[in-house]
Amino acid sequence: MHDIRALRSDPAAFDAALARRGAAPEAARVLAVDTELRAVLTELQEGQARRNEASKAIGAAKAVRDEGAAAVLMAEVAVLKERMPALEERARVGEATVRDALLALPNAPAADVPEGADEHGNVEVHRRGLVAAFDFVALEHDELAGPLGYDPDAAAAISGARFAVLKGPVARLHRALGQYMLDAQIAAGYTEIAPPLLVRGAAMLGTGQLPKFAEDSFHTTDDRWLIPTAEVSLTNLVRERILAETDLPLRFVALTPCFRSEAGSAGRDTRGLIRQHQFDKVEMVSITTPDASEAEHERMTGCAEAVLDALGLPYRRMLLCAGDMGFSARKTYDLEVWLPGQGQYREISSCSNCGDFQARRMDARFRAAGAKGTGFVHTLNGSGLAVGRTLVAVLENYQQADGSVRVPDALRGHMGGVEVLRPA
RNA sequence: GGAGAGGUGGCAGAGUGGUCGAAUGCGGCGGUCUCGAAAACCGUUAAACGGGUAACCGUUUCGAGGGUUCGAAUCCCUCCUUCUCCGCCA
Repeated sequence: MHDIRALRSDPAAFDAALARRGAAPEAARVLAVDTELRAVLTELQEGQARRNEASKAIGAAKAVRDEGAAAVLMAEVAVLKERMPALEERARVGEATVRDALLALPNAPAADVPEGADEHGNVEVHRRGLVAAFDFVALEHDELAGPLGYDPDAAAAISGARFAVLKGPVARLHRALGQYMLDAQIAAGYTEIAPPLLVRGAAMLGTGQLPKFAEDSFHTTDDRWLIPTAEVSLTNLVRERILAETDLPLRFVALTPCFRSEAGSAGRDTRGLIRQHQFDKVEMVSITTPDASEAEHERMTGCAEAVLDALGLPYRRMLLCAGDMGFSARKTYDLEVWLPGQGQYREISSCSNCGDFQARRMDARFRAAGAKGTGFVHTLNGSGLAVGRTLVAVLENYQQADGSVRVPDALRGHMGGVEVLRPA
């Protein structure tokens, strides 16, 4: 959520910042409501001040048994109070209108975010790792995984499209990846959290999934939401809190299932494990002071890259352009892993600095030692990594001519000594 | 699911209709003392919003939302939530 004061002080700059990501101008409309609201508030508060003053005088008059003076004052307050409900209602509606408008606006892109309307505007920052040359035709992961233990038909029978059943060695490799990556981020300084997977609407509002993107997530019959990412649970750990500056940064990591309705992506990535309604992900979240968030963003992205390095998976880092970023982000790096079967780079991690955008929605603040007042924290989140897509990458990059798949060295400790997955 | 008790400032914890934004303690900050520190002592210390160049003034906030009242932390209703006991349960 934006600071209304930024909009007031320079509406043109406000609209210009949002225009960078394709959002329509809103400043004039919000400003009109805000201006009227403030006039109403002033009038309402003047009435409340007089009422409070008179009420104290009534108490004083009654204390000295001056019923006549009390009656006069009570009559005055009675008149005053007739006007109050209408003003209160106008203030309530005005405040809700401004708030709803601000909640629906995406974050403003950081200054160093490139211009662009969609993924074609993204800028490659660097590439890492060696793209292996295959002396046979590399298969896509779903073809490879079938004989190893991947059963989309069983999943479809149980749950429908976009679900997977993993079996035997593939299930174990999947579990090993999750454990390995979680352990890696714990070693990198993140505190492991086992969070709720069902959350309130308020939590989804805090991180920005609501109110605009309700159709992207699953909603339960008792009015909770299945988390589309552990970012929701982890970031909301600091909601409505005032942290000491000395407690920052906070670094959290969790390995959780994530649930996405994938409304609007019908027909895309229908085969295989790339796009599922349910998938596991290792998620990192950092809570920092405003001064520290940029460096933390680089650090976090580095933590995600370290996993790809350790697994020996080639990848590139992309700086997303203004038009391709998520709603809450002010700057995002995507990591894209090379998939030899598909012959292209695919997103496997996304690391975003949200600035104070989510903190304002959650009311997450910090207090600097000795300083007066509070400030909003900065929040960052990043995948380190998406487990299902990492499994895809390992399968495709470590495949051999006979359809077997080598286990990356880094995973040996989590695979009980298994070095190669062989077709049944 | 049944019964009961709670939710107050950064934290702990008083406060059952008026002068209560709220005692007290802890913590924080400033000072005295000290070569320095500790201890002790003194002072100070909530947030958000509106108005104002500012000093400052005002409003709101005691889990949330309604209500009663001239006036609500305090009384009433609904909801959320925590704890205790019972029941059920992986």
